[in-house]
Amino acid sequence: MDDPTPIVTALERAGYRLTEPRRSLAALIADHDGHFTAADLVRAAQARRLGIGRATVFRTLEVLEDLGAVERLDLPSGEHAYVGCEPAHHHHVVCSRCGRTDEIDDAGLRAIVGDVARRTGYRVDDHRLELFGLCPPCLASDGGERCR
Amino acid sequence: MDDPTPIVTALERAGYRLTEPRRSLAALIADHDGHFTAADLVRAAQARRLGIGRATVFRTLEVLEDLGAVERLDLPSGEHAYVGCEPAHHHHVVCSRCGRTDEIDDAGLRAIVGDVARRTGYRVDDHRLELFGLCPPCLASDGGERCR
DNA sequence: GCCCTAGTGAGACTCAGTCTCATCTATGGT
DNA sequence: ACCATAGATGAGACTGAGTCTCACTAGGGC
Repeated sequence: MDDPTPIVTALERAGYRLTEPRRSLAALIADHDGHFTAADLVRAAQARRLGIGRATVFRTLEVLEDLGAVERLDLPSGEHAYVGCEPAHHHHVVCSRCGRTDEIDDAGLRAIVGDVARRTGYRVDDHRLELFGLCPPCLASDGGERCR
Repeated sequence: MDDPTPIVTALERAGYRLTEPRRSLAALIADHDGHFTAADLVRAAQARRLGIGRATVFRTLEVLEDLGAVERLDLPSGEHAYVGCEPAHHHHVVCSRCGRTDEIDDAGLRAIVGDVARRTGYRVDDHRLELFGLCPPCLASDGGERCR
């Protein structure tokens, strides 16, 4: 937990100050394997007595999202969650049981976007694709039953 | 505004009561061509002195979403918006200037989903695709400049 | 028309996210 | 090493979305 996380590196490279709260949050995020909400981070920070304010958590998440070091997911429940990730453009598969997420590449989506643009006349500037389901471990422990 | 909207029909078919507030909301929704938020509906209802409570707006939207008569979008801004739409499974292109939305079909997405499932081992149960850009009219009035 | 129950409005409540402002601190210049 | 300063922070007030409760109302089957 002392080696610089990719998040710290990204902040540094973009010219942001490497403050104590940011380092701590980077470490907390690195600890999460699945997605997490802003409230999760606030709680985790409180639990470890890091003395980080709510405002700082939100501000830091905003910065990290701009840098592409973190991506916001809109869960089907309506909640906003985040995942730490690579800055390259991509999408996520989200396990609706354990919250684990995996990155997937554009996988032919570019072609679909182009096709839609041609048929509707829109100029498509941005898109979002999110897949929800069960990850392999949850599938296994589940005996393959339908979840929920 | 007196002919039964598809929304009223959907409510009726599903065995919900056709109350005055629901009829009014159906009419308000039918009046919207683009997306709208719950707050928009509340404001519109107040403006027309319909006497519909906030709770009723949220409850009705929830019912309509269950019926598939309305779909929730997660705008890039983080806002939750709704669009009236056909119950069949589909996705939307959203104009980020005027809010107009058009429906698009699965357009090869099914193949992508299958592919991702095969490569990641997830069982994918659900997915969401949203495209954002400029609709043809906004594009035209814009001279093709980059928006935002 | 009556009755039962689904539906409703008012308003309290919760919780996410934003904003302000006084204070602190990371960093670049010396 | 020290300083100046702009960027960052924490506390807590504030806003606005969405939920919940509860007493009351009205839709629709009889």
